Amino acid sequence: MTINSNTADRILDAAQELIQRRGYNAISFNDIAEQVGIKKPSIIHHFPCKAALGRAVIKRYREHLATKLDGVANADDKSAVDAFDVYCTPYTDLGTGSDKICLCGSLAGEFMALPKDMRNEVSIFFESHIKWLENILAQGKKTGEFIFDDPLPMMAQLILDSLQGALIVKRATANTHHLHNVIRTLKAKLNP
Amino acid sequence: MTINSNTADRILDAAQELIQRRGYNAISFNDIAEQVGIKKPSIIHHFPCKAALGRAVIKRYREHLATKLDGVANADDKSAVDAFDVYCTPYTDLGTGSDKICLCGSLAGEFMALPKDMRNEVSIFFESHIKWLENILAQGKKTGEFIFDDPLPMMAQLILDSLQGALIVKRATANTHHLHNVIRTLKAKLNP
DNA sequence: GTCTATACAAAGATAGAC
DNA sequence: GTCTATCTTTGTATAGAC
Repeated sequence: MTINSNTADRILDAAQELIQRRGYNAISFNDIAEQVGIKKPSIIHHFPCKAALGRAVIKRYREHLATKLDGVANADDKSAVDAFDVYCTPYTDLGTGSDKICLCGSLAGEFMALPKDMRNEVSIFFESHIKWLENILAQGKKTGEFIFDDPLPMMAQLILDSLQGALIVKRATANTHHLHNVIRTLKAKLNP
Repeated sequence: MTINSNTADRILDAAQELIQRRGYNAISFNDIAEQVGIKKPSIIHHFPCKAALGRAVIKRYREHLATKLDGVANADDKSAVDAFDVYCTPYTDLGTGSDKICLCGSLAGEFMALPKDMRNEVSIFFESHIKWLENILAQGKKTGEFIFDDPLPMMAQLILDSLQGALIVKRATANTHHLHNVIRTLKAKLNP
């Protein structure tokens, strides 16, 4: 994780980490300010209100991840299995020795208590992941790396749901190998 | 859903529904009181504090479901497939035309922002579900209803994670058939 | 068992000095 | 760009009348 010197970015960093750990509705400007080392009205100078900060956090998270995923999906020297491994990396990282979950998994858990424009950002996140997964699964099926009978959208959905669910359930059950296990099981389904 | 006349139960009903819809940290005594049709100090007469109410909600939810699941698991006239179908019913119900998710899925999403004794109740919920699923999978494998190579704990974990994840992701993506699709895909893994 | 009234802390947000 | 001070609302919780 890069440490940003710019204040706006440090606010985004702190807000993101706090949401992943505790959730949007459980954190306050004070929590964020404390972590950044500033006072809470300073946040308002960079982001007009809490919802705008929340929206910016999701947008940055989504776009950062999209760049990485699109890179590996379009790389000629990367196989579908490589791409799938890259996709799983953030889940493994979060699920191993961290009490954080996916930012959008956290926000989706309190979806109905979110401002409307934050909900939109979260929805875009999941929809783009589904599309990316369907594309990779199609690639892998064509190259023979993946062998399965289920329709692509079903398989993509199962992967996304189980990885998101794994992060959430894992934190409440304290199994160190939870994410590794789920990913191994998913891979067995992709190539029995 | 039974409508309770007893005030304490009506408070529990309202709290449960609000947590499933919006999350624990996004709701207040006022929200609950309004839904029940009383004033907020009346809640304190039945539950000493918010955490105690939260704990009671989880305990009731967990025990109610456990009774149902243990019943079908031990019934001689029910197959493993029957039991699995019963297990899936609440997920299908929540995922179809409702903006609610599993109570404990909601709470697990904000796990780190929960009082300690509420966390305990949530953990017990998931651990007992894993055990129940492992038992049913073992039964079904013995009768030949289920055919799969993965170790029982891995399969049980995948089922729990993907169902919980499906509820959460579904609400942010508005796919009416999301839960049906995931369950169908899981069943295909249990009997290819 | 439910209410009104109230205490007290913390929330999001604004005004204005530096 | 950051601060202190303040406003307003809302949160959990208590006291005490009915």
